[in-house]
Amino acid sequence: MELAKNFEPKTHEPAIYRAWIASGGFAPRDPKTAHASGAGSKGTFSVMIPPPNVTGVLHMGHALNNTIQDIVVRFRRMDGYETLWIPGTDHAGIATQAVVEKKLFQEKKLKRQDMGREAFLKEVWAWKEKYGNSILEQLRGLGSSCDWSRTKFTLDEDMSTAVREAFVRLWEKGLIYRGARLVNWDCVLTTAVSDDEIEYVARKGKLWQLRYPLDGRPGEFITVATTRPETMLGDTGVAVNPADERYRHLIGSFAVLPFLGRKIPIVGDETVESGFGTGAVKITPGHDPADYERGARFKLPIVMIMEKDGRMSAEAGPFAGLTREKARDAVVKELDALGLLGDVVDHEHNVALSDRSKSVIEPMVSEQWFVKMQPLAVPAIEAVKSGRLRFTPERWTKVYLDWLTRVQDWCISRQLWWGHRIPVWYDEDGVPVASRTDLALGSPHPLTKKPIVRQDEDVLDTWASSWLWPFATLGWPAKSEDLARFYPTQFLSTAREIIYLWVARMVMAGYEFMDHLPPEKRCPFSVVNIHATVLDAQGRRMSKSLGNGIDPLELIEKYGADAVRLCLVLLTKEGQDTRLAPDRIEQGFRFGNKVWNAARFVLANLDGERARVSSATVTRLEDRWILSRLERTRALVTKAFEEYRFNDAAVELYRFVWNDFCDWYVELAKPRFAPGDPTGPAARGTLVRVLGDMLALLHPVMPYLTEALWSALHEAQGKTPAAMLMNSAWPTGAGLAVDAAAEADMAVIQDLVKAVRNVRALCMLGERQPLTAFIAAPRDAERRVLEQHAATARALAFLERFELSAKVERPAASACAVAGGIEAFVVLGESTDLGKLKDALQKRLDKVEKGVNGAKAKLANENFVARADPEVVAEERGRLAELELEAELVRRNLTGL
RNA sequence: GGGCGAUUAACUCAGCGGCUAGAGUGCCUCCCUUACAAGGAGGAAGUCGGGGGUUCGAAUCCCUCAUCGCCCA
Repeated sequence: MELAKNFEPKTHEPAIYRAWIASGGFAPRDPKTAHASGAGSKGTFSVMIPPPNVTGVLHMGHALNNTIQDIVVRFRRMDGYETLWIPGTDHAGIATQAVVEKKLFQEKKLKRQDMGREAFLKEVWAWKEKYGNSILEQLRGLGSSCDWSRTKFTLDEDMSTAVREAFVRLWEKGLIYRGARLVNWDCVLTTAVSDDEIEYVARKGKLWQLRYPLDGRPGEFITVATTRPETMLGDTGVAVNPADERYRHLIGSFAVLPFLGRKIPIVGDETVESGFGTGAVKITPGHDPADYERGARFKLPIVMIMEKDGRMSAEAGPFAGLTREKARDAVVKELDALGLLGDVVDHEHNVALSDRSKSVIEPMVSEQWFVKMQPLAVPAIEAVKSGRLRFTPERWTKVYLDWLTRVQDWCISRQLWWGHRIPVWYDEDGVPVASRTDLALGSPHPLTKKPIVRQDEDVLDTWASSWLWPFATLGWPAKSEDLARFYPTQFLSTAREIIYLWVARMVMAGYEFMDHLPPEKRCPFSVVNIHATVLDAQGRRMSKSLGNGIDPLELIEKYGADAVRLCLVLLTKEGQDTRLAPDRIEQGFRFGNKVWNAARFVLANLDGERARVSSATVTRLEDRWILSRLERTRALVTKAFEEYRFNDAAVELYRFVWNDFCDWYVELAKPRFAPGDPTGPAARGTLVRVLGDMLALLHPVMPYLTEALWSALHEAQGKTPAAMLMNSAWPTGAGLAVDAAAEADMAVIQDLVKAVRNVRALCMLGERQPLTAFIAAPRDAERRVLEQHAATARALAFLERFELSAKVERPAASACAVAGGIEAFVVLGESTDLGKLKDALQKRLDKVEKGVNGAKAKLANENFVARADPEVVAEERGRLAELELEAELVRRNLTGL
């Protein structure tokens, strides 16, 4: 088959992806056959995808994260592990419900309450079926080698069984409780949200001073400062620092709340900052987290002045019914009218916003279900301390531990419909009970035996299902074969902002629920990779609201998946944020083209031969050299992949392919294809060997391109590959060895060739104009190399005549190039302009002399000679000698010109 | 308020105790040589954010300041 001139991703990718699926390579083999064939001999290697939100579309973070996972999985698969990568999505309670609610309202002017729970859920499922799989399709386009037959959704029946099992177990252990607590209330979505679903935004506001009359002291006031004057309606106390001289005498007395006439105590509390505002603060236990704590300490009553939708309640007296915003204006205005408003100053402070609705979070006391986290956190902390769980980059460990050591109880109930309904039922007295199976209305309560009258209305937080992901996807609570084979997993790659939301909770869940395993096998993964954040060109996070996201799908469409994958890996050093420079994407694309064409060259010159290379046939320097470079690269890349250093692996591969193989080896191979050249077969054999291994090494990063070339390579040799590249073995380096002598000799030639090319360019000689050169190589070793490989050097430097000796008198009308200890005199025409050459030599001289001086100074330093590693000193001496020789040669030639 | 990270060529990034500090892009000169012009050859370009310190030796380790960014409260 003739290969097209360029790789066309669009024409290859879909077919290759289908072939991969058909090959069965995405799924682990049946354990019986796998065992029989000896495959998977290194054991299993499993990875769980961080389930994207069903409402999501692929963004750069997904693209990078899934590229990383696919590299790991493909590498391990080729390396002999039985791999499993489970894909799936989560139901994203609030996000999904909000999307569908919005759509229903826009299209039909319907609210979910109008439809009822069942009808609404039907709508959500319909929406999910229609749009919810698009992100999985997009992951396929990226080349992800997930086992699609095991795709999971957090609301699937088996996943729901797992969620219930977990809930009931925690319930039975007494780790779940219902309590009135201050929660973050989203007044738009009318649900509690967890701490993690909040973002803080700095906003310019005001600091209002309010004057409260003192009880029994007409004409006296205590002035408090607040950023939220409307909450004064819920005040049940005033606090001052007991050390504060200004107020100490007031502690124990009462203030009278304007409008409502409530007598509220003035208490002394060390946590009050005397320097803030007036030094006196109001206490609103019903609507502020700090005040909630404070109120509890002083046993102050809680007054709820707001309804669930953010309007003022009856407790707000004359302001009842107003929205929060209007109530603020009204309160301020009325206080002013009463002469109770003090100074008002500008004040910037952080406001809590709901991630989903972007509305201001209202701290509110309400009844919610909680999980006690403390006992669950203990083993999760231990997992890291014992080294069973490792973060890469390592610094994220601290973030994980900080959260776990200060962990708060987890509010798991959400006032939503879309999600796992809380499996708690109540009897007529309101006594709750959790159950694995649904309890029918009217059936007897398992404990009280009174009839069940209702199920809890709320659903669980989405994370209460995704924290079970590593084992629920494998069939838990059933004791499945998959669970036994693939749990625990080996690798998790995710974003930093999810470390506590998800990673920490999965670890807790692993220790809590995988209790059929010994403790050292319960941690759900051994390595957590926290990937980089891809920023926009200005260094901002890409976000929907900013509209500054670069769409990976467009990039894949334009450049192909391989190019995007390579680019992302080249761009992101492990965990280090990067700005995505759009022009940089092309680098991946160009590299793919380079590989494609290098392969095309090899195939075109195979001549139908079943070329094979063995150490016996390799005698030529360039063959030994490239095979040595290949072995070095193979070892480095393998190690880098094993250690999850993707960027290092990609850079090394890029360098090898382009700078060693294409720039030098391919050029050296060309003349050997002349008819009758006896070295032709060895060249072909070497090319085939290097190309084959190169494709394999590149495959985890650029799966499509390498797969296409793999089959073309076999076809050109008239062979059928034993397997697709995806399912082939990782190169072992069999028959290869690092050949230091070949690399050193080749370096002599490369330096000489570069020196001659430099002269050509500086003297404006054409690139292909045949030249005569006299080479002086006074040192035996170098001269011998050049003698033996004169043809090689001549070919690369395009020299017609090549005279080599130990000493050469500079011919008239010649230019000179210096390469280390070698001089090359290039014969010129009479009229050649030597100006640039002179400048270049001068510059070179300056640089070399600087090096000489530096080395001399170092060696003159007694401390250096005495204290530095003897090897370093010896190296420095050798370096000085080299530099001095070069300086001498350059100086001589500069004066001679 | 607490923590983390960044600051190296015009741009995007490597290098993290010892080679003359690198790559890609961009820029300049030359070349359509049958793998690739999506290419080749050559070149210019950096007091490694500032200031201290440790060391025989610092872009690299420590302290400090500045600027930018992220996370948490």
